[in-house]
Amino acid sequence: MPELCDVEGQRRRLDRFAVGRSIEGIELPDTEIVRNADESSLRDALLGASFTGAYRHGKWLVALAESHKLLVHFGMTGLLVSTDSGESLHRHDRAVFSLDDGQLRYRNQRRLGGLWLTSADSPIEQITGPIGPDAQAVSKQDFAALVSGRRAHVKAILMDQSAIAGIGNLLSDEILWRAYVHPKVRGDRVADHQGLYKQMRKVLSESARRGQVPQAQGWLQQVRERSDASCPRCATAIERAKVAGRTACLCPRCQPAPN
DNA sequence: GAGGTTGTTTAGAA
DNA sequence: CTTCTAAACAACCT
Repeated sequence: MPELCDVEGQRRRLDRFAVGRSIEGIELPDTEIVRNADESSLRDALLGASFTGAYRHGKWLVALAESHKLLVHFGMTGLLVSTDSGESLHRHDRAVFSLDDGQLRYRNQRRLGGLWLTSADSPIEQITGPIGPDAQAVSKQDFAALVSGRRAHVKAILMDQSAIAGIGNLLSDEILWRAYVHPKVRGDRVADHQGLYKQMRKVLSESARRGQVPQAQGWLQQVRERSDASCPRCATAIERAKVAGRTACLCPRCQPAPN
């Protein structure tokens, strides 16, 4: 669930099903899922209040509720689900907010991520730690300066949440593949940051619109899972490489390795 | 059983 | 200071 595009889909769900509704009940089938408060202080803070808005910063979703806000991180397997009030609990439902109409549930199989309660006026960095500007809000100039000013692998830079927020393993692979840049190219050796920036914008806006990395024609994601994957553009066999601690997926012909 | 997974954090090394 | 690595977290899957 968890890159910029997925979180954007979750934001829209929260906006559609919870914003404008009052919180009438809170149940925590997994009390540990709220990382910085217990069940009773969560109730004290939120019961009777209404969700007034929601925004996304990188992979973080921020739900505003009058004097407080709830920071939501999805880890690898989190999502929000809207249900009718009577619906039975799913095995991985970790938090249930009963609204004046229906319920909003935070579901998360692996329990990476979680919920954080904070006051409306405190900066989210207090919870998130150092976080760069949202990837969809980075200017071309800032992007060029950021990439060219570092010697780390370009994929590592794209995934560095303290530099640019929102891009993870799949999106970075997709962006680099489209820009014809090998993930192990050093930031300061990226020849065409304009092109890289342009592909980043394109991948982010298209995937955010879909609420996920599209499993569609012309996307690397379409072939990613297959062990016999071949490049959707040139049919060369897809390679896998360890970069920044993750498995990168790339086309050795479109994305020639640096020296 | 082994090794893999769209996430972050920490410690330690180079 | 920057960068990289491994491990931990947790619950699955192949």
